[in-house]
This record gives sequence, C-alpha cells and structure tokens, in this order.
Amino acid sequence: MDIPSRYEPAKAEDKWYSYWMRHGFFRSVPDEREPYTIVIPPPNVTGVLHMGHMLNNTIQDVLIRRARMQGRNACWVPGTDHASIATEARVVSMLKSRGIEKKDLSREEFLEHAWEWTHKHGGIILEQLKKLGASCDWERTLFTMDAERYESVIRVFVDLYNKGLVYRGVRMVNWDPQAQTAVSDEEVYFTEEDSLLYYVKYKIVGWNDYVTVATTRPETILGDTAVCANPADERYRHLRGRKVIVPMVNREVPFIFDDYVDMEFGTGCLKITPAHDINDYEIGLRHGLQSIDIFNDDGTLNQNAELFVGADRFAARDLAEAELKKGNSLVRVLPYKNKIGRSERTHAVIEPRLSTQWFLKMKDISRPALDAVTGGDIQLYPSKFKNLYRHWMENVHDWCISRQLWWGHRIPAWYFNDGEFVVAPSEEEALEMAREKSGNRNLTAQDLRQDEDVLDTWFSSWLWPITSFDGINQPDNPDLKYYYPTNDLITAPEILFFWVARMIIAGFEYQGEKPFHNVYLTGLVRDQQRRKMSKSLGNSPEPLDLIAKFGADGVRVGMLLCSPAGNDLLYDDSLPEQGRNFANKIWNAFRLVKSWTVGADEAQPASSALAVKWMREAIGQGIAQIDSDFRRFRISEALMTVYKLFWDDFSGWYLEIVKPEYGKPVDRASYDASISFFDTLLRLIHPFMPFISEEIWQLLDERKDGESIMVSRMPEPGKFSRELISGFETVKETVTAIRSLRKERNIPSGEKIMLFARPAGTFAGEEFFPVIIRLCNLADLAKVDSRQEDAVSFMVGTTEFYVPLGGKIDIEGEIARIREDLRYHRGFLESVMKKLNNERFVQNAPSPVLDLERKKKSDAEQKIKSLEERLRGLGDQGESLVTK
RNA sequence: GGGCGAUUAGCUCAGUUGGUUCAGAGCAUAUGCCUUACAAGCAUAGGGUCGGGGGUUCGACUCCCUCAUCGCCCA
Repeated sequence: MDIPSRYEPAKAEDKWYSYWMRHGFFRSVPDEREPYTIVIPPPNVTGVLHMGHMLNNTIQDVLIRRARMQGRNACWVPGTDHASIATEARVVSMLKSRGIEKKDLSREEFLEHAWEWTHKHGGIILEQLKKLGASCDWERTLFTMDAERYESVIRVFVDLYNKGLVYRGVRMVNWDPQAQTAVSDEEVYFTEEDSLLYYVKYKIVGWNDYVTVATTRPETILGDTAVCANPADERYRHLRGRKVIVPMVNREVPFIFDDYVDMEFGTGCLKITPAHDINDYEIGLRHGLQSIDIFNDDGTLNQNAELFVGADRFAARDLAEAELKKGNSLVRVLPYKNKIGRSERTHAVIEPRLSTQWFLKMKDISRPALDAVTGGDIQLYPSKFKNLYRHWMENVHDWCISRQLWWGHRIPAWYFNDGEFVVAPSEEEALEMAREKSGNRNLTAQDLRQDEDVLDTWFSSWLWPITSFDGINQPDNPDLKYYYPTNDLITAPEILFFWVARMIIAGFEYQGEKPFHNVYLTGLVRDQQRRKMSKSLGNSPEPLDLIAKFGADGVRVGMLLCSPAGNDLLYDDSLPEQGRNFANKIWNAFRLVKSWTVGADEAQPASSALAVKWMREAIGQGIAQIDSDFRRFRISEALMTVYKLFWDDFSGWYLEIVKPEYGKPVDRASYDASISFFDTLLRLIHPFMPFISEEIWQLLDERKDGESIMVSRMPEPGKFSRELISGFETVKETVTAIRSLRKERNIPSGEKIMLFARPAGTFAGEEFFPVIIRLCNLADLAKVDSRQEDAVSFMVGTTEFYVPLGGKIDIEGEIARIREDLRYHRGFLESVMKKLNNERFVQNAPSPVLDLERKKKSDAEQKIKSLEERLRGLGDQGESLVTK
C-alpha cells in the first residue's frame, strides 16, 4: 500500500464533513434516549470567526461528540445574535461610506438597510464553524430576531411589565452630543487630558462671607442645586443649615454634607449639579435635590440655563469664566489633568445626562438564580467564579433594558394623550387598552406613538436556552420538555453576569427550572505579550488560514492543549503546530500497522504477547483517567491523557515491541490486537480530532456506507490492573537505564550485550524480561544471586542490574557514580529516620503513613547495603566504612 | 474606593481531605542519531528555596497572618 508519510488534512476534512451531513449524523429529534443538549453562545450575526470562537466551539464540539458516542441523543443548537449595538454601528458606518447619514433616514428605511446587511453577512460565521468540524444540528439554526424569538421577547417584556417588574425610571446615561445618542459604558473610553480647575466663590446667605468651590466645569454652575462638604470637615461645620447663592444666576441653594466629598480635593467643598454628573446625581437623590438639565441634545445650552442659551457647552465655559470674573466670583484658575470620557464612535466628549429608561427589578427575580449556584444545583467550572457570582447577585442592581437604537426588539409601549402609555404585545391591543384607559373610544392608531427605543441585546439572549426550543410561545412543546434544561454551557467569564446569570434568572422565572447544569468558563485568548486579541491590534491570526495551514484537527488540539478552564490562553503558532504533529504521528502509526502482512503460521513472540497484555491494561487506565477528567471538566487534561496514551504508550512502547523486523510477517494475534487497540484509541481521539480519526477509522477495516466513527460507541471505563502497569513502569525504567548506559559508554545499539538481574525480594517487572530483551537488544537476561565482577551496575527499585563489560570498566568513574548514589540514599535515610525517631510523629501519624516510612527505611537500607558492597568490590575501602 | 482571584521549571499549567523518592506534565532547551512508520521523528540529559517574611503542626506547595507584585469585576 502506498500511503504518503505526511498526513494531508484538507481533502479528508471536506470529504468527511459532507459525509456526516449527508447521513444526518448531526440531526437530533426527541426519542427514548437520554438527551445531551448544548445551546451555542450565539455569535454576532454579522461577525466573523475569531480565536475566542475557535476555542469556545471546539470545546462544545468535543463535549457534544463525546456525548453522542456515549449513546446519548446529542443536540447542539446553533444560532446568531442580532447584537444591536455592534450591528447598528456597522450598518451606520457602512451607510456613511455610501454618503448616507442615519439621521436622514426614517426608522423603516434604516431597518431595511440593516436587514439587507444581515442577510448578506449573516451566517458567514456559521459556515466557518463547519470548517472547524462543529457538529451542530444545522436544521435548528436560530436568530435572536427571527419571528419566533422576536415574539418571545415581546411576550416576556409585556409579562414582566404586567407583573410589576418592569418600570420606567430616570438614569444617568453617556450622551454623545455629536451622534445625539446615548452610548453604552463599553463604548466610552477615557483619556487623561489637560484642563483647568476653576476656584469659584459662592456667597453665604445672610452672612457677609463666601465658600470657595473648585470645579472643572464652570458652565454647569448654571445647573447647581447645592454645595456640599464632608460632614467630618471642621472647616465647614459652621455652615450646617445655611444656604448659599449660586453665582451668575443668583439662585439660593442649600449647603449640605455628604461622605462622598473628598476633603483633600480642591477646597474640600463641592458644587452639586445632579443633572450632569453621576456622583452629583446620587448625592442629589440622597438629599432630595432638584435636577436642572441645562443642555440640549446637541450640547448647546437650553432655556433652563438662563444664561448663554444656544451657546455650545465649550463656548459656554469661556463665557462663564468671563462672567464669573466680572462678578468678582472667580478666585483663581489652575492647570489640571483629568480623565475625560469620549465616545468611541465620534470621539466627542461624553456628556452625562439624565434620561428616562426602562428598568427591570432584579432583587426578587434573581433570588432563585443565586441559590441555584451557591447551593450547587448549577456548577461553575472553575469553581472560583462562584464567589464572584454570589457577590454580584447579592448586590444586583436593577437592569436598564432600553437602548436608544433602532436595530433590535422595539419596546412594546405606546404613548398617547400627554405622557400616558400602555404596554401591549401589539398595536391593536395597545389601542384597545389606550381607549379603555383614557375612556376615549375615539382614539385611533394615529393617536398612539410607539416607544422609539429597543431592548438591550441581552434581553433577548437571556431567554436563549428557552427560546431555542420555542418555549415562551409554546410552553409545553415536546422539544422543550425533552431538551430543557440543557446540560452544559460553554462561555467566557467576561459575560458571566451579562448573560449567564440572567439566563439562570429567566430559566427560573419562565420554566421554574435552571437552564443548564454546568457552566464551563473558558479563558481569554491572548497573544504572547498577554494582549487581548483584537482586530484593531491586528494580533489575531485568521482562523481559516490556520485551519488551512495546520488542519482543523491540529488547530483544535492547539486550542485545547493549553486552555485549562478559566485560564487565559496565550496563543502562539507552536500550538496548532503541536496539534498537527500529533495528527501526523497518528497517521504514521497507521502507516506502520497497515504495512504489516500477517503470516498464517507465525508464532507470537513472548515479548509481543506481554506487550499486548500490558497495552490492554494501559488503555484501560487511560479510559478511566479520561472519564474522570471529563467528569471534572478538565478537557485539556483529558486530551493530554489521550495524547500520551497514543504517542508514548502505544507508539513509543507497544508498537516498538510488537513491530516485526523489516519485510517479515507479523503473527495473527499481535496484528489483531494492534488493530483493535488502534480502533479503541481512535474512538478516544475522535471528539478532539474528528477528521483524522474518521479518515483512519474508515481505512482500518472494511466499512459500509453510512458507518462512521462519530456514531460508534465510546469505550467505557472498566477494571484494569495497576500492579501490571506499575510492573511495566519498572521495565521502562530499566530500558531507559540500559539505553543511557549504552550512550555513555558508546556501545552501539546493534551490539548485543548481556544483562544480569539480582533482585532483593521481587522485581516488579520480572514477568516482562522478554520485553527488556527485545527492546534493548540483549543476548540474554539472567537472574543471579550474587554480585557480578567486571560489570557496570545500576539499580531499579531494589533490584541491581549488571552489564558485564570485561576489562573495559572505568573503575574511578564507577566509584564516583556509586558514591554519589550512596550520598543521596544516606541523606534520604537520614530524613526518614528523623521522622521515625520522633516520638510525636510515631504517635500521631496515621498507620499507613507510618508503614510507608518504615518501608522507605528498609528499602533505603537495602540499597545502601548493596551500594556499599559494590564499592568494596571495586576496592574502595575507605568510603564504605563510613556509615552513619 | 469596594470585591474576587492569582504568584510552582525558560513558557503555559497540574498538584484532589496537610503525609508515597512529591516537587510533576506538555512545550521549549542541550547532546547524539536521516536506526526502511513518522526529522512534523527517535534516544538521552539538564532545568524549580513552590513570590518574600512570620505562624500553626510530629510534618506545609497545601492551613492562618502579613508584605510585595499582577490580573479581573463593580464603582
């Protein structure tokens, strides 16, 4: 058979992915089997695959493929997220590049563009996932804004409103006066900028005295409604209960005290403008202050300001400075550096502004979600996130669910008359309710005005595990009953609160049941300098290029190898390279086995029979280890177990023992065992490396169309012999020692040598002597009961081995080596004796620990005795008499 | 400012309730090998006072205190 010595992934990958699709292996419908369900964390609909997705989806695919092979009905639901902020921003900039401004479009026109964009770019990312090997049930592909999901979100909003959990409230938002929209906290960046600190005098009412306040924004003095000091500040204690006069507008405002004020900063005296600063706003709430909003949407001053109406906020600052100077209120102006928030989109300075928003009350609704995690009903991996979760849930704030955007689920509230509103699932129902509420039967749809805002993206994705099975619209449908709760959720810790916690809340609120059993939190993919991978830094490799270069299997292995849960993954090309090398290793092991011809009359060598006997146990141990790794979600360790089992044990040891001499046939028993081991190992490998395992599995034996490793059974853990495995470990040690000895003494591997073993007690690897003979090219291995002359020796356990070398021994070197050994063992014995001579240790230590120490003592004494004997034999009298 | 977490080999990480010769793995490194499965390989070897200091204990990588450094979340 002519098989290339290098595995070529490209052809195999496309071939097998379409084979799997053709046979519907990814499809899941409810049946009598136990379900295993994962819902995908929906990527942004117009996004492209990045390294984070690669990691995340590889893990999901590993879990889903393993569950499928364990005989469960595995269902992985794919889908995409409308991602209102990101998508709308992208559409806006796309339109801009065509010379179209959003503000010149109607809402309907804009949405048309947005949908067009979505249809054009939507789903690219899902196609990319197929290249990775993702075994999603593509017939179930969803979108957070498709008809069913849209309807679900609206229903939930209305329901929560009717339950009194949704309310309207005032909140400070980041206003971008240039784009004239609110932006989210994530879209604000801070820069340190040079500015000025103005010291301004406020007259005290009734006294001929002033207080001085330091501010960076004198124009907002026009909106001041208090002046505040720290209650512990002696300097202002006398002002308790007084009022002061705001300069320029001559408004009387109270002098108040609040712990928030930093006594060290400026004069220790702070002016309070609740409408234009988040901290002032909160102080205002605490003290019942009035808010005066002095800005228009575009950042110019409005009528409330009384002065400088129509001036831009920065022009107003200069005007205010002049006006204060004129009124003799300005004490001084100092240069000052402060942090300025700017809009990521327009770079305009953010103006904090009060606005009316929709909120969801979180306290009561989130209690079951808190208990589910703290009580262990839902497990987080790694568990260190549990504390974080609890802390957040215990201090949960109400959720602001409205966004000043067009792309998303439009808030189903309709306003009428002046300031009245109703919340309803449709305009018709809203109209009916409005008529009833107002008592005016003549209201028409024209009198209603729907809220302009949309809902926060997370307000749709928090329902994802439910809406994936249409559980809001059809609460008792068979899919939902079968698949919900889902099993595992794989996502990034950065959205533990935004998404995971809220899904748990929604799960209890709408299903009375958690949405998943386990949450596995992956790390962030970073580059070698620990920088987050991002498009703007240009430090993120193109995933599809990587797949082309290293193969999907190689990339998957690369992502998994160094990504223990919750740890950041420092990406480097050497990772997928290691994965590719592993694929190549598997490929070549296959080439070897496939090249063998079976000799009908060939007898099985003793060494081969022993290798088969050991390999069976080693695989048994591997399976058990992998099983336990998966149960604890140690996915990268499970992979490492498979990796070492295949590379070291199977390829490095087993095949080296069993493989026949070149051109000679192999015996039937060894051949069959090898094929069977290979088959088992491929199944263990399949979840991690679906393509190469399928490719080889198909070639390993005669297969019919429709057969596939992906629907074969995963080997199940059973009993295995630890004694046998540890016996073989001593064989490995012995073989390594002989190889090392050959290397040190320049004995070519082709030259046959003799080996004597002199066990004190039993040598654990004794039954494997034929294996040692085979691997070390020995003339023979014989047991002796006395020391051998003219031989170099080494010890494995308590057994002494001798390689006779005639007169060629370097006695000096040998003595030095043995002395070194002796020193180590004497030191070790000493430390053991220290414990055993300590009465308190003997009294307090549990008996297994004590027994162990005694065994260590006798083993050490045994070794020391043989070493001393050996030294004497070499004629080294002096040192050997020095015993401690 | 409040909270959570981390610090173990050159790098990335394991180390389960304190007790095996327990200080480990993979990668990287060094040396020698193109030995007819694989140089994308094989063989062998060298790397660490477990962040610093103190304490509890017969015994500490593991528990407690403290300091230092770093990361994340919230404000």
